[in-house]
Amino acid sequence: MKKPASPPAAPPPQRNFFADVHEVARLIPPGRVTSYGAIAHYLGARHGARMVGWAMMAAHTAEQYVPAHRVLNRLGQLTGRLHYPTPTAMQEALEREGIQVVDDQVVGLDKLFWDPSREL
DNA sequence: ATGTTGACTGCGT
DNA sequence: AACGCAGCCAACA
Repeated sequence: MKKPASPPAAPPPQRNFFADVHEVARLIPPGRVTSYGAIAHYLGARHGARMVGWAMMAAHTAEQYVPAHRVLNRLGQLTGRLHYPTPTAMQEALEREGIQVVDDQVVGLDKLFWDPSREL
């Protein structure tokens, strides 16, 4: 049997891509942040950073907890804050980890930035 | 099957 | 220097 005669009739609800993005996001240490582009680069650099953002949107539906609040755009802005239950939920989550957020932007991004392809 | 959209990013004018 | 556009891949209608 080259391949199972009865393939899984029920494909995984989430593609491998989503799972990968979620997994990387989960590896972000508390108190640190990363960017969509960094995750995209770690996953192959060919994936549009948009796709990562899209996958993050599904983070809410992920089975495991995904610290999406630690994923920002390359400017350190909380671009996904509008996708949270409340507009301030993301900022509060970051501040809870000791991250300073001013005007929807992380303070000291250079210090807090966590690059998966560099530190992982 | 085709078209559109999307939590982005880099380059060009 | 600021603004705008095009590129990237995958899911949904």
